Amino acid sequence: MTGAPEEVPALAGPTRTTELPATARGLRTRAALVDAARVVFERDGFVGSRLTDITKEAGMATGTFYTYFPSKDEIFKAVLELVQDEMLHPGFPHVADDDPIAVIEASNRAYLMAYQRNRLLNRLMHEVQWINPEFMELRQERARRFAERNARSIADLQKRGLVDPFLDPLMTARALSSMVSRLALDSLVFDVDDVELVLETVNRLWVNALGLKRA
Amino acid sequence: MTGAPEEVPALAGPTRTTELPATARGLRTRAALVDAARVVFERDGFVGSRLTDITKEAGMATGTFYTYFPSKDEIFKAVLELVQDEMLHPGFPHVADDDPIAVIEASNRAYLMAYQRNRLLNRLMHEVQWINPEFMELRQERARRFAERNARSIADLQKRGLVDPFLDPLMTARALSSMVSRLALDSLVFDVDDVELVLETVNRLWVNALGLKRA
Amino acid sequence: MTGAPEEVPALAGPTRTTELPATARGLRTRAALVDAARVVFERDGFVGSRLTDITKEAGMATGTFYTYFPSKDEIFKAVLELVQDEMLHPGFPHVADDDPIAVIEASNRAYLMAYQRNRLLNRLMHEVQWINPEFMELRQERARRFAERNARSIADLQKRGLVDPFLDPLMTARALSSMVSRLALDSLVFDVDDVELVLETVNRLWVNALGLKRA
Amino acid sequence: MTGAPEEVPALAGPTRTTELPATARGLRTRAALVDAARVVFERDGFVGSRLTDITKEAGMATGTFYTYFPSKDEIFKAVLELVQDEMLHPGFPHVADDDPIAVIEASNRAYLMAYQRNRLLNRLMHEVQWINPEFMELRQERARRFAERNARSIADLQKRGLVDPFLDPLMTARALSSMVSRLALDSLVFDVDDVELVLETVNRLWVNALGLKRA
DNA sequence: TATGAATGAGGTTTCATTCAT
DNA sequence: CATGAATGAAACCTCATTCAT
Repeated sequence: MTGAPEEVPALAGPTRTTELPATARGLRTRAALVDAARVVFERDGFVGSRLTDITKEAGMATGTFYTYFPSKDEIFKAVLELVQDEMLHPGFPHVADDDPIAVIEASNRAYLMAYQRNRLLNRLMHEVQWINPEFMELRQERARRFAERNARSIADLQKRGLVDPFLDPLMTARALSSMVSRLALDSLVFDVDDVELVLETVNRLWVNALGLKRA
Repeated sequence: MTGAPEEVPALAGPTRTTELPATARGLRTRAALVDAARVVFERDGFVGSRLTDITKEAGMATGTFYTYFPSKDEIFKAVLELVQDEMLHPGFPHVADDDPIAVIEASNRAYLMAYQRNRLLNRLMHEVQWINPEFMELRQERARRFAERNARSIADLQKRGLVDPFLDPLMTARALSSMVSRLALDSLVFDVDDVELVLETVNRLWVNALGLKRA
Repeated sequence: MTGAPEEVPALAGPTRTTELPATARGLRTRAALVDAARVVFERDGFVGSRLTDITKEAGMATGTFYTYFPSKDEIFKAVLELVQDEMLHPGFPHVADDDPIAVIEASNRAYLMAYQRNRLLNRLMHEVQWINPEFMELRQERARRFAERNARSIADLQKRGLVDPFLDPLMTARALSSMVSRLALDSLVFDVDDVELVLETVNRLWVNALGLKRA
Repeated sequence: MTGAPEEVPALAGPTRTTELPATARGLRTRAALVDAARVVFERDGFVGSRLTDITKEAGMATGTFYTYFPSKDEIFKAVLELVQDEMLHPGFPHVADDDPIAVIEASNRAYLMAYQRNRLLNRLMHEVQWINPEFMELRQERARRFAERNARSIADLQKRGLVDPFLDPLMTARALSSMVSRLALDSLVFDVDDVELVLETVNRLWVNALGLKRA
């Protein structure tokens, strides 16, 4: 059972947004554009960014942008692809371990650390979902899959008598994920709170809320 | 102790952003504009709305807008003022009652019902905070005050031995509020889930998480 | 039976391209734009004209254009509406008169005179049909209706034994109209030939070609 | 005396617009570009075609274009050179034969057949003359020479008493050529009419119009 | 020669805001 | 106060042409 990184839409897979350029030079230019876009988006927000800001940041002509991306939306997707590895959890087990409490603690830690490292990007993703229904859908879809996985873990723990049997597994999974992701935004992006305090509190709330007993 | 309506920024207070018109006719025109703005904002989003859409919806000329509001931002604030009563909790005690569980249940119910009634507006407020730092600050300020009040209730209950003493009151208050408000957005605005299930789950999670014992 | 003015698309009718403005001032501005557009189109061609040229010619700001027309195509239609009266034939009988030769002469004269008066516009209409399939269709539709009317006149004269019975009426009508309109373009717009010579030749060719006998 | 192919500008002659490449490979590349350009121009029109469409169609890189042509206009001229043989009459006598009617019929047939074979190209040439004064001049120059040649034939026939002496030879030649070329465009390119009917009608109209008597 | 990425002038379009009536 | 036309800065986007490899 893991944290709640529903902010990182699952883009990659076969859905390549634009054909990648053939030459090494093109690859470099495209990468420079994506890097520049990330800087500009994180600095000015998605709406506040103009295409010319991006090309200027990348040190190239306006028209070059359109060699690689048809729109601001598309380069944003490329930025997401670029950073989603950073946001993914390092690889915690998806099902409950022998020590569910330890799993929760580890995965919340991983999530919050990644969140903090990519604070500007997370902020950006919260913004961007309102711009474009497609982005909204991306985020929700990812959150949905996430919640389902966690719901299975919860149901499993309930069967083993380790978790409060009166909780609806799916709704519980959604609620707890919501808690972590929203709190991360507030306390790590807008405010600058002590991560350890956030982590401690969240962990304890999860354990309490689920009624988790040591196995 | 109440739910988590940090989406309703505490706006006006005594500070009115725009002078109200002197005449009854002016008052009516202004009100019509605000009503129209709400319709248009909820329909097209803040960014997607043009001032001409608003005046058209209100059935008046473009220029009239500027008689009452200096900008789109300002009329948005007026829309918020208009609806914040609806979103406020009907009047629950701010301090713990004799039966804290009942208070939680009542206030969460009030919050979620109000949220559902004003789903479009809540959605709008989530959007708008990214547009303008002022809106962001408004929302945060309100959330902060809300959390502080709830934190006091939690601390009080801890002193009385009714709540897990290892929880940081303020961070806990923020986390639980985050949970409710985020879940409300997901399950009542984007998805259309059963409110009662949401409510039950949230209530049980709060009670468990706080380790609340019947008084 | 009349000449061959298929270059003036029959626009008007109920097909109003844009809503006319409500106020007198708006009406004046719109008219000024259409006048300016005609000047610019005739001077620079349709493709060679920029919207800013039109507003500059009209002495107004760029944005004003879009208050009245959504595109260059639409203002072109308005120009056509403006001038189509000038291009219409004064009102010749649609069926053969007692003296078909006189009818031909009169209607060819009217056509060529109108063509000469509006030479730049006719030139423009030849250009514009290649730009936009809609304009092409407009011209062809008008030519078609024109040919059908003339075909009926020819058939009628054939029945009365006044015209070569071996001619296909419709194809003949199209051929003769083509002759006049194309020659008008070449000799009155590109070259500057003597209208009277053109007229005499065309008249004699028509009469000969049809094998017209004095009634 | 021949039909009316004024749409095929008499381009090259000895004057080649661009130097031909030295190597056989270069010659092949150039030819591939011209072929591709014809395809693209006929499909998308001159204005609607982009140079990258042409190089893509030819399967080569953008930059290669400029090795062979300095501009879109120039490759268009090369396309014209490519096809003008097809459009030229197969070799009918330019002066009146013993049987002028047979000559007319043969040359009109040749013209219309060629027109039909190259319908898209003819359409294109009508479009292109409005783009560039040079193209316009090209077409007119060719039409002029054509008309002069035909005018000489007509004058000759008049001297021999075989043609209506009241017709101005040059204007008559222009008018009849106009008729055929315009009708060809309308009935063979835009509409799809029966060539034989077009041919019959045109032949009969020419013979009638000229007042041609069997020699 | 051939390549294809890079350029940037030139056009279109939008819309918050002003202003004359 | 109300009107609605007029404004023009600001963004977007295209594509012929150049240029480094």
